[in-house]
Amino acid sequence: MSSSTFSLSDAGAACPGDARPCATSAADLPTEQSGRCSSCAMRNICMPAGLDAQAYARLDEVICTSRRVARGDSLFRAGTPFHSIYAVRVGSFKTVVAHPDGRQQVTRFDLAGDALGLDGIHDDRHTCDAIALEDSVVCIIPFHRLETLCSEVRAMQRHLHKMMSGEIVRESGLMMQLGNMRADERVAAFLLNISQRMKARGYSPTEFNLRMTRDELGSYLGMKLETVSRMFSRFQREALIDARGRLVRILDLERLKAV
Amino acid sequence: MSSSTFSLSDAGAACPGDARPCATSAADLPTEQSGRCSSCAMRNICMPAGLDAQAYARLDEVICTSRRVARGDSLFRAGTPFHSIYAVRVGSFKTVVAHPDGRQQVTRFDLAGDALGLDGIHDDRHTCDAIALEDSVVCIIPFHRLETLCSEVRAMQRHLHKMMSGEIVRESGLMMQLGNMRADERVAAFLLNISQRMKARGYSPTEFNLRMTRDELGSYLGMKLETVSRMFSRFQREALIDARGRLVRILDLERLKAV
DNA sequence: CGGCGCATTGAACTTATTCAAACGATGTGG
DNA sequence: CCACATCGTTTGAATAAGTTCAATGCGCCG
Repeated sequence: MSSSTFSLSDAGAACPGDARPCATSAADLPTEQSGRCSSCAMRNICMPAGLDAQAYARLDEVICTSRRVARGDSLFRAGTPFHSIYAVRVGSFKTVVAHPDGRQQVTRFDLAGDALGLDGIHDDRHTCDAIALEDSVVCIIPFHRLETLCSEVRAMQRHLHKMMSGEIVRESGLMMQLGNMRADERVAAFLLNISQRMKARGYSPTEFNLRMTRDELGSYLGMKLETVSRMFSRFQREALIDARGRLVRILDLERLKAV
Repeated sequence: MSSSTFSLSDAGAACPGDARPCATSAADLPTEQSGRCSSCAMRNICMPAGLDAQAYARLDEVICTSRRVARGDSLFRAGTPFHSIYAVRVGSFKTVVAHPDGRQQVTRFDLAGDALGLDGIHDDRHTCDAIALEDSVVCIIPFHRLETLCSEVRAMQRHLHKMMSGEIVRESGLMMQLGNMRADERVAAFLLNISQRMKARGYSPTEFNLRMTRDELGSYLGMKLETVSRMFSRFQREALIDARGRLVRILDLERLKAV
């Protein structure tokens, strides 16, 4: 259930070399110059430890643009051609897969530092929608250029593979939740997962603001929004959490782990 | 829900060059020389189209051993060090992830031509058990050597990435099933998936022998074995299938698709 | 033949869903 | 500034879906 990811740069930093080679697809516009991965606040979340200066320089050449996505807008949609993967720099996203009959399921919630779009590699088109849960900024990583970089820098190749494998592991953990756990266990596991990810990002692991609705959360956890709400209410009654709407404070981490 | 995979060779073909560099982990013993990917019956399942002769030659250097796994034995276990990925040449496997509390869930069923072990890349140890459902043979693909090959042959790099991405897509499809579908829909989707995979392998898409128990199938589909059994009985009653134990004949593909 | 593992079926029970109503926050227009 | 509409959330009661428990059946191997 770890959340390995990619790249990116400090949101404020300006891009020093405007003449750097920087092709990106029209669909990714509007774009802007991004800062450097080497100085990015999310570096420790996205990148492997021990990348040397030269590797960072190469990486900065590949990831040269970023894009703003307003709350509710999509970063990409299922069926559209795949060109790039994305790293969340600011904000958060949900990804949604749709069934032909109209049903749909949230399969991910991504925070700053997480990578999106790996599903698109398989047959050169995205298989899901990525929707911003709040006004967000992503780094754009043209995939064919990343592949070139990976064939030249072994540490980057390693990292990409670990990232994709990590996604496979993450999803099989989710399948375990959906297939085996009761509603209360799933909600508890979700809260613990968010807690851990917030902690990894330097935020409080016991107090955070969920960006998704109960409906979106229910979709992710394979239950109805009413059930999610009841579980929150129950945890509140049992003094495991203090939830006021989307603001959650974890009161008893240990008992929450004990399901 | 496609099932992309890797490599391998005809089970019968002998390895011509015994002096070829062929390091493999002790855990992978007992091994034997494998044949060539270039002449493998599963080639079209595992490999990208249009790989040239030189690429196949390189691949044959990487995949030089195979291993027999008796029914019920494990190919690898959760927690053991990761060195290689595997391609099923003969037989079939289930993979099982275990929860600390003892519960476990089947997350995959692999047929000949499918690749196993990609989960282990993430942190250099396997995260699940792979158990043979019948006496089987796998090709062993030392991962660090595959990575080297991928950095040199662009088509192989492409293929590895597509394979991993395909696994991510496959799993999100599963999540959709587990999160959104009713028991009857899941069983129907499973039968259709097997049907399609049998067809891709040149077998009858309407008549096949399931290698797993109702319990294993229930675990995979997030329901109890009794529920699986009831769904089979119901489909039988409605003349969608003709099932005698594990032998399944699909009578009405269209109505089965209609859930 | 007897025993074992797996599968099927029924009936009672548990869990989550559905439907419905009401509440609270937020934002808009009068 | 208040009234009102909207959107998301909470809660209750009835219903449906799947589970649990238990009994029986079937096929295979020793």
